[in-house]
Amino acid sequence: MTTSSKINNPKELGQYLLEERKRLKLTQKEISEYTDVGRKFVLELEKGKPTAQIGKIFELLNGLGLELHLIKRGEADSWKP
Amino acid sequence: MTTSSKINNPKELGQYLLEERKRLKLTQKEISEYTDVGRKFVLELEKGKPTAQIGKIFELLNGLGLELHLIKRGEADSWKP
DNA sequence: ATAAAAAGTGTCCGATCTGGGATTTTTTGC
DNA sequence: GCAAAAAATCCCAGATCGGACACTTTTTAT
Repeated sequence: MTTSSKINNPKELGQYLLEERKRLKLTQKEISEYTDVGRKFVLELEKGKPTAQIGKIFELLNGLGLELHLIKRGEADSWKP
Repeated sequence: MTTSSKINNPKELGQYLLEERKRLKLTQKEISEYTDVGRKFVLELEKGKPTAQIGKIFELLNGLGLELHLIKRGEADSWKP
């Protein structure tokens, strides 16, 4: 199964990442050890930190098995390969 | 026609944003005036700056009419301890 | 072809903030 | 009750971002 979620702001990003981590039954510590980020970063990102750096976010997305897609407004169904 | 772009890292993000800005025939200055970011930020982001902050990136995406989607494929827990 | 305008790039300054590590406190779960 | 997880604090070297200015390249117009 493949799911897509539209993320509008840092707050929603954090909430989604938290939910996804829970689904995978991982702790912040496990995530931060597998990916190259600190536990504090995971903590703050999940809380919606707007100043988190994009490079670190990509590392975390990879660790969680998530892909980032950009879709032009009005073409929200276009991510399908 | 629908358009989807998978973005894997800051470099690809910058390249895509540059291309989209060109499609819209906007200048860096115009973008930075409509959104709440500086011209230098636009410049550096388009060059692939990995330390750009996510909150500002969301502002830019809105300005360009782009949506950010997170897509999950499978159950990416193969590495789970 | 030439000149002018626009776009892009780079650098300086400064207030503010990052993110990792370590430690401590609070919450959660069994 | 107890241990693990999560959250909250410090410290601090280093980086961000915006604004301003100077310079170069590209585009546009005559």
